Amino acid sequence: MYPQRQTSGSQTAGLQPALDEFLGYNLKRAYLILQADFRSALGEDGLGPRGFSALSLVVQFPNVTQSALARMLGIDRSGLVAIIDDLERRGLARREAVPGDRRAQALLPTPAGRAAHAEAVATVRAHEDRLLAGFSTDERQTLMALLRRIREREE
Amino acid sequence: MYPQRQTSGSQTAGLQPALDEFLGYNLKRAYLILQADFRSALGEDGLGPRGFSALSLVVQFPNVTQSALARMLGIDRSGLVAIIDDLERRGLARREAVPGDRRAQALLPTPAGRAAHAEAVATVRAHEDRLLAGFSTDERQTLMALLRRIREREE
DNA sequence: TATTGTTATACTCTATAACTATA
DNA sequence: TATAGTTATAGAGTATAACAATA
Repeated sequence: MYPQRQTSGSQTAGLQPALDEFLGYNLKRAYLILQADFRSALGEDGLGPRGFSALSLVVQFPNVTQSALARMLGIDRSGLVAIIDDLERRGLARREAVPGDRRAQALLPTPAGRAAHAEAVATVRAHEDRLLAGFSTDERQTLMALLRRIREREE
Repeated sequence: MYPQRQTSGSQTAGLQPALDEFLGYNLKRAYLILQADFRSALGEDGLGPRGFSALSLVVQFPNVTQSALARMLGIDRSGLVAIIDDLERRGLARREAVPGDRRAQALLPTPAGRAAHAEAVATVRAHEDRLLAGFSTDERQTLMALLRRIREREE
C-alpha cells in the first residue's frame, strides 16, 4: 500500500505511513505555495487574496449585501467589515443604502474598482499560468473539477 | 472561455471572470473544508494539523533536529518550538542531546507517541476517506499527483 | 562568521460575543 | 424574535529580530 520511499540519506523510513501520502497535507502545502505567489504577483500593497475575492464578487454581484457576501465567502460577517473598509479606502467599492431595508448595506464597485478588478484578474491569471506552466489544459481542468467536488462537501 | 453561469436568482452575472474559476480560490476553500473536518475528526484537544505533521515526521525520521524538521515543514524554526513543547507536554515526543553537536536537539517519539501516531493516522485516514467518499481510487491518486506537482514548484 | 534553539514581539486571519438599529 | 452591520476582543498561526551557546 505504501511504496518504498527514498530516504534521501536519512536515518530511517520504511513502510510506515508518510506524511505526504495524506491529501490534507498536500493540499495545505500547495495552497501556501499558491498564496505566497499570489501575494508577490499582486505586489507589496496590492489587494491580497481576501480583497481580491471580495472585489470579484462585488463586481460579479453588484448590490450584494455584506451578509450575503460573507456567506458566499464562507466567513463570518464581522470579518467582512475590515475587508470592505479597505476596499472603500482604496476607492474600489462603496456602501450604499438599500431602499427596502434600512439595516442592509448594498455593495457596489466604483469605476476605479472595475478597472482595478480587470487588471487584477489579468495579473492573477498570469500568476496561475506561471505556476501551472507544466500542466496541460486537461490537467488543469481535472484539478479544478476535483477541488470543486471537495468544495461541494461543504454544508 | 467562461461558460454561462447560473445567476441563482441574483441581480447580474454574465460572461465576466468568476471567482471560482481561479485555482487559488478553489484550493483555499477545499483546504479550509479539509482542515475543519480534520480538527473535528481528531477532537477538541486532539493533535491539530501542526502537531500531527510534526509527530508524523518525528516518527518517520527519528533523531531529526528541530531545524531540519522546520525545514521539512516549510516553517521557521522559531515556530517549531511551541509545537515540540506541546508534543513533549503530551508525552508524545522528547528532545535529546546530539552527541556530535551540542547546539542541536534530536527529536524522538516516545512509545506513547508512536501509539498516538498510529491511532491518529487511522483517524485521519478515515476522515479523508469520508470526505472523498465520492471519489474513485483513480481520482484520488490523480488529485494527489497534481497537488504534489504544485508542491514541486517550491524552491 | 554561521548555525541551533530560544524568546519577545508583531502581524494576519478569523471567530465569538455583544451592541444598535432596524425588521 | 430575528437580522444587518459594527465593534471589541481573543485565539490561532506565522514571521522577524535578537540573543546565548556552540560550531
